[in-house]
Amino acid sequence: METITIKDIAKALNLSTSTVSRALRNSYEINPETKKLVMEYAERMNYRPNPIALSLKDSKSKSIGVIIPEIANHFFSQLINGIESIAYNLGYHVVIFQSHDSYEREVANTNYLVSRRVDGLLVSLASLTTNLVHFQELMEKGLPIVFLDRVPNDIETHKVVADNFTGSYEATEHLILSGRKRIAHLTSPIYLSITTERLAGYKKALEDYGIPFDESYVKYCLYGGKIEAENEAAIEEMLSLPEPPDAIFTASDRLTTGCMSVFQRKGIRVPEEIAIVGFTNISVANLLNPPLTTVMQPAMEMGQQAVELLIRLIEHPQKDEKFETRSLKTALTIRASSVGKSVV
Amino acid sequence: METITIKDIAKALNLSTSTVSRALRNSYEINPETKKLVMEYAERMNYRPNPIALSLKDSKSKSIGVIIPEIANHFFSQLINGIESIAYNLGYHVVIFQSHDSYEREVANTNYLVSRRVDGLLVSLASLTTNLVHFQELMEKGLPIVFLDRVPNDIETHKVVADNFTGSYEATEHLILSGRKRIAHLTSPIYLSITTERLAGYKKALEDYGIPFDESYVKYCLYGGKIEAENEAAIEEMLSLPEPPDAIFTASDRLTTGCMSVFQRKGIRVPEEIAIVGFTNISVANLLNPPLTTVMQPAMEMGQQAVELLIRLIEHPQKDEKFETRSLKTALTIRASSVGKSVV
DNA sequence: TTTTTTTGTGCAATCGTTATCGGGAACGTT
DNA sequence: AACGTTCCCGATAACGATTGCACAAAAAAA
Repeated sequence: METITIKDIAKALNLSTSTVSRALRNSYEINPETKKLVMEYAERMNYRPNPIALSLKDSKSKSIGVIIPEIANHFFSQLINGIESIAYNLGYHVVIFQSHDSYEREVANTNYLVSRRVDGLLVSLASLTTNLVHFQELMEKGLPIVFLDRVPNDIETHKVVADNFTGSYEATEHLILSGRKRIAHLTSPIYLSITTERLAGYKKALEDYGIPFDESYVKYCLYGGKIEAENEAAIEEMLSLPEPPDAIFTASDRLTTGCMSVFQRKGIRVPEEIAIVGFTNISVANLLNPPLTTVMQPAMEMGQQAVELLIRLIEHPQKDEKFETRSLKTALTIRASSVGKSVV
Repeated sequence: METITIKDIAKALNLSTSTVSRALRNSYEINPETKKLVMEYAERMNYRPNPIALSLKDSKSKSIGVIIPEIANHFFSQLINGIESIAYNLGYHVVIFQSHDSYEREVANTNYLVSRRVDGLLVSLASLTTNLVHFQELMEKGLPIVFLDRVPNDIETHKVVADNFTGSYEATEHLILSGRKRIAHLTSPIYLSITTERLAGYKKALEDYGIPFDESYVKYCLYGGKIEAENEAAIEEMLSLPEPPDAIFTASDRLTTGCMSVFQRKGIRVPEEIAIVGFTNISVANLLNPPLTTVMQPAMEMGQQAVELLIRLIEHPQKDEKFETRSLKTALTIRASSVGKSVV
């Protein structure tokens, strides 16, 4: 893997490396003829500056790190597409890491990305992360970080989230207006911002329509690893309560599909016996059996806005004193899984 | 972003940088006491070697580049998970880039990854790539490359693929044995290896069961961009042939869901009017309406094997003269979308 | 003609790390 | 006493690119 360097050009043209460097950057102090000579030679030899050498010199890399729980998930892969589309146009590269919802891997990825001199970080927290010092230390050292979707409460920086409260409220309200009385909520671990926000929207809707909140209808589920079976067991347990729910509002892709699997396996008819609304970005929601009512998050746009904020932070470090939290509207799409009255 | 360097340690401990460097690498020529001193100080100050400096020095990065068409796709995201799981254990980092099925972006990503000194490349070709010189040049310069899934014919290196021929044969055979006579095949662009292999399996099955091959039942579809609508139009066109197919065998996630969308929109009953089998890794195949018969590729395992081959190539450059092409078994899972005789 | 300015180029330091070379001290061997 | 080993450690040169400074030659001003 020999690549051509500035030194090779200098030698070939009988110039010094500094002259070559300046010629390539089109500096005013270089003779136009020399410039032309250098540029043409560089072009011909397909010279590309070594970004590693530049990173070492400047402690900059023109790249941003993204840490997300997992990529095999519609929401997050759309998020990445949004991030990449903008970053690419602004000349930044995107380096993606998965935390797999593990705190340790989140920390390891963070350290690695920092040592690789990324210019900034885009983070959606792992569901098991409660300790945030690894991010706080970096921010104190001046590394720009923008959080998105799963954001921490006690770190002051830009954040981009979906309007989880309203999304959740609308989903719950829709179930109520469809005649459901016992609405369960299957959600993510309690530490996450998305969990509390969605729970609040759910509670508020119940309250507004005079339905008492029942803790036994709420289940916080873990992510990652071999938890799927456990979650499905929890679902089945809830279904065998003395007064089983007649509707279920799930907070993620995985939980939604897990639920539907349970329903299918146990022959529970949807929406006749139970309605379901998912807070999910599954792309094939309309092809499911039955077509699934969803609260969709504007994932692509969230990614775009977050990366814009981050790059602003990177390129104008001092200017930004005010941090903003952008909350983007979700979209409730009503399909067959939640319509029609419960038969119970 | 000031980080502690070997120089800082040297200054603090009144040693030279070389001594510190050697002490940290536990060299035999350093006094155990000095070693201890250095190591403890480094530990206390949370010293981490700068990987950029190392990359610059060694032209190595302990990282491998992955270029795939897109990540918002079950097959490819599973592939990545397989790659990461192995790479992580072997001390390599994984840098992911999407070609979005564009030749230009594939080339751009390749160049960037190379300039970033990745130690090797894992590639699944963009569907519009016909010119392979950007890979050939790199291989001549000694950069290890392993292809997977969408592999080139005329490059000699390790390759990992699914057994597309057999997978396709079994899918077609299954449709034939279920009583289908006019089996259409919706597939990827003709340049791709997966396309020709699957087509061959499809043809062989038809031949073995005495069904004449009809070119008008085969449609090569483009990927990427705003092609979806165009593909769906092609599907509708095929459905309005004088003798429309009574079964359809689709070659990818996108084409499969596109088909099912058309069926749903036009109220075509599956499997009564038409059967469908997808060559796809959609995770919710069993939740679709109707549950979808699929040929699943062992995506995770393909990723694992490919990265193993690549790292072997990286770490033992001379030893490998024989290149192998591993072909992994697919799994046909029969569900409702393809059972029951056609009513026609 | 002499002095000053401008123009074009090279030198050397820098970023963090390691490999190469070499050297001093302490010890053992003739 | 003279020499060779062994043990520790330091100075230096890379890796590729940029940049402040120096400096020569040429051009302009005196």
